[in-house]
Amino acid sequence: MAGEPRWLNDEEQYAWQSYLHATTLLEDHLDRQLQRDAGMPHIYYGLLVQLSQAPRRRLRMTELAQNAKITRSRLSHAIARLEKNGWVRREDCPSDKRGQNAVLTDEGMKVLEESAPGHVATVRAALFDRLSPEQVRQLAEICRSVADGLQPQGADLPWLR
Amino acid sequence: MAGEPRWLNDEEQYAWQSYLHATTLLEDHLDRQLQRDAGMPHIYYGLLVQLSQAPRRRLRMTELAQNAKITRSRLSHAIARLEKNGWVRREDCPSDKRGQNAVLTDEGMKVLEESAPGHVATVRAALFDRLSPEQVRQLAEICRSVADGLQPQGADLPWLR
DNA sequence: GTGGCGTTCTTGAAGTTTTAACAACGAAGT
DNA sequence: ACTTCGTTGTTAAAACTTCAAGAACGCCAC
Repeated sequence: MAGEPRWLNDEEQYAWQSYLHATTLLEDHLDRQLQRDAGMPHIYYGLLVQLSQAPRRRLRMTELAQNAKITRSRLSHAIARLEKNGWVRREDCPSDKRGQNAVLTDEGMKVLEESAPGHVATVRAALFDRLSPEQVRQLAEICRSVADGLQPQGADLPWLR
Repeated sequence: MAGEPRWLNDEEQYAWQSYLHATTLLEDHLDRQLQRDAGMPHIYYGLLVQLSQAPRRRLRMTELAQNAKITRSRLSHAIARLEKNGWVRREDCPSDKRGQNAVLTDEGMKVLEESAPGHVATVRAALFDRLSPEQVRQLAEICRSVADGLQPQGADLPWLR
């Protein structure tokens, strides 16, 4: 990390500023929209989405955490909260006595179905409606490159950190 | 928000997934790097950067909050923490008795100078080194479009929310 | 100058995330 | 079976953010 630091040039600085600016605003925007319309922050909504797409609407805690890119600890707290809301319930894993499955309840599914259209509309209005199809492809490619460079390979936890 | 919901097509879904994936990983990555090397999360670091670039290394609370895109409440708490660390101090605003200036201390400046090279290197490694110059321009343009659509015009607070 | 209204900033409480530690189980060798 | 080590998920405490409320000041019409 030492040596002569290679600072960002003007173009890079501008891009970095714009990136921070846009991602912050978008995240806040989505959080507020979902908090208002679905009663939960964006990340919690994402957990319900993951569960809804999984076979039998259930996932092992670790797998769900991996998909959502959060720590197991954070997931534990999140599921506790969603359980209190009745959107999710826990279930012992038959094959591994250590394991827990998070299961999307019917009520959780209902909340998801009710809030999904509004959420998609918000994402569309904030992002896709403002970009050309070409830009959508560019964004995907850029994000894929970045994500590839940050993948799991840390020593401490297998997949994060 | 009603009517037939226009769902995301395959390309859009892929882009959205990639976006969430990449931004989450990058944010976590930067937070951890700065927490480790500078003893504060990314957003706090950004506050010090803002102050360091301001005339006389000081800014009104509201202005700083606007620049950093956070609420005044959040900033109040953040500055309280940075003040406890000795990186920042508060100062009454001469022209407006309601106002407060956040001032970057010498010690804060030192922390910034020490951690900046490592931070830039991290940003570079995670982002710019993985993108072509063309992609950097594309990213900036995309982010600018998105940010433009989310600007201040909410009713409640003038500039956020 | 006084009342009314908006702005500036702070505060306490509740909710969320991080960090470190831990209990319980699984896997594999001996 | 026993030991060792890795994995799974949770928890308590500290740190951070959000939310609602409020104190203090500026501005302006009257």
